[in-house]
Amino acid sequence: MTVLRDDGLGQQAEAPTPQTYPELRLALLARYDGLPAQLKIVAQYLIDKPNDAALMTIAALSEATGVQPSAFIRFSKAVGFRGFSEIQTILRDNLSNRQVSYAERVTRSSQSASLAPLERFTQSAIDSLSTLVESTPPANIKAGVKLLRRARQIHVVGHRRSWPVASYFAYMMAGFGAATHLFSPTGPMAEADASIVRPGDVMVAVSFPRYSEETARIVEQTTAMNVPVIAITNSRVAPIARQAQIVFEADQDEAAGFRSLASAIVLAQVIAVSYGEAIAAEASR
Amino acid sequence: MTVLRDDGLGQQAEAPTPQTYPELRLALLARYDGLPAQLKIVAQYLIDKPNDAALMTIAALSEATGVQPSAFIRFSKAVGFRGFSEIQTILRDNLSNRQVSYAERVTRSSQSASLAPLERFTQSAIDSLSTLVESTPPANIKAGVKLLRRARQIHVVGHRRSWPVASYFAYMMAGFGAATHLFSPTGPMAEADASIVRPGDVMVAVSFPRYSEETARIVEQTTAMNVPVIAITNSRVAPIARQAQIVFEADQDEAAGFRSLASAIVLAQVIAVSYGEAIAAEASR
DNA sequence: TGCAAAGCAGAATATTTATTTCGTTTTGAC
DNA sequence: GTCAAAACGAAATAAATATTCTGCTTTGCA
Repeated sequence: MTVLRDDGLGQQAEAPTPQTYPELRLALLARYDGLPAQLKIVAQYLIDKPNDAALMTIAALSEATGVQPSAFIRFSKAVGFRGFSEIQTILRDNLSNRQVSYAERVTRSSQSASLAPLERFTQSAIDSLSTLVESTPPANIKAGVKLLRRARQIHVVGHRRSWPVASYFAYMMAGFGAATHLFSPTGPMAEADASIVRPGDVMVAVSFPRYSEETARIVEQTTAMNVPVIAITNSRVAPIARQAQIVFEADQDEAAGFRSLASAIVLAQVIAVSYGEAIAAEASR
Repeated sequence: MTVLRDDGLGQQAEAPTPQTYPELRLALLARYDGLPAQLKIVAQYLIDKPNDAALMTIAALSEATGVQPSAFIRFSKAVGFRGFSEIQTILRDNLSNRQVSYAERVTRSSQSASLAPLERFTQSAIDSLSTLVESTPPANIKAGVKLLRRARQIHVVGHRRSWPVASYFAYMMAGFGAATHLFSPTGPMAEADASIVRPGDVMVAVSFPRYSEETARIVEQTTAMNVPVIAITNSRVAPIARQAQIVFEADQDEAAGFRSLASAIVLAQVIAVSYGEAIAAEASR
């Protein structure tokens, strides 16, 4: 019952305590910068995942955020409420009349002729991710990791649309401490780099339609040196797949002429992380 | 601990206790006719207004239906649960679009570190793609496209993990004929490039944790020049989001410490293609 | 109509969950 | 560096909510 001077005064100058979720969100964004560290974390969680927070207990939120329960109460009072329950009431009200679910949205808009790009590409990406799991045998990943671990140096190449995948893979591998070399994305320069490839290395080639000729040429050059190739592509019969020791398929079903890179990105991540785990497992032994 | 004979036997013959809302709904419909009066009312309420029931306390439900609290417990046991809380858990999971409850999820993922990376990351990516659709209002995309079309030149920046997204976006935009400039991914060089930004341009900034300071600095410099910023990030309170005119959220729930870029890639694609379609629509007019 | 079994309402209890308190640590100003 | 104010974490307490228990009422069957 003792009045918290600071909060009281601070609140006096502030806008009135929010009553709806949009108001709350704005209030949190406005006050975010002035909040102490722990309360910032709370605010961020409420802003980023209001629907999750609406359904969780303070204890669960505490575990999810690593912030103590008492901090949630401190936060609530700092923002002008009597306790966290009042905030949660607002979150729940918002949740009960929130926008339609993803599934509804897709089915609904698929009826109307012009399916929005967002729904189209998301659905397409989800489909191709499902396919990815089915079409990728664990043995393939194991074999790839084995090859990568033996490599003196790991070269990564990919052009145009494949470049994001290649650069992401190289970034992750480098993060795991692998000796990684990423070929430049600009075509004409690429071939010069091929001279740094040596026996004992491994080449990871990423290539999706329309297949880059540069990539194909680099793969040809390196296979001629008996450097094994790991291909990340969309088909067993893709140009680079023919010469590759290991082929990973990330088939994208095409949505309105544009294929999604989602499954290729996830595949690259899976391979890299599997490599990382293998390294870690060895180190701890 | 005394066994309730009737319920026990009845349940024995029944299908296993439902775990998801669709299962629960079917089970309730199947058993509805055989239920006593008060329990029928409970069942009807759960079938008609599952989302309301998910958020209410038993006391509130009691008032709303005119059924005593104890009847809700009897009901729950009659249908095979240990208490009403278990039913509410299912309702809440359904409301938040998740297959499993938050608690289960945490415990499960800590148990099954053995689940293969492929499944882990694919599932995580699919989850975040679903979230993407829900959290991205069409108006946001429209506003972004409008801004992009007005731009004299479109600058794209992104470092580290965000680089693949940035480069992919720039690649697609260039493909649509937009005047695109992609900032170099190497940090130190980046600031020099900022001098080519002019009023009338638009900055597209991609930034995910750990947030790059370079990106934040470039965004600060350009906002100081009144150049509007479109942010692709994981949170409204991310560093670059604060100064951005338009914020696109592509939050990835973390799988084993590694976040997937899948939703960010798809988001970048959606924005670019929406831009491309707008351009095409204008040209054909 | 009488009787046993099931259903029910209301109060008592157990459990969970939110909030407060308080000693310690950190931060920021001088 | 020193001090005061603020922030924090952990445990104690208070409040809420779910569940159980009891005796009463209804139902269904002979």
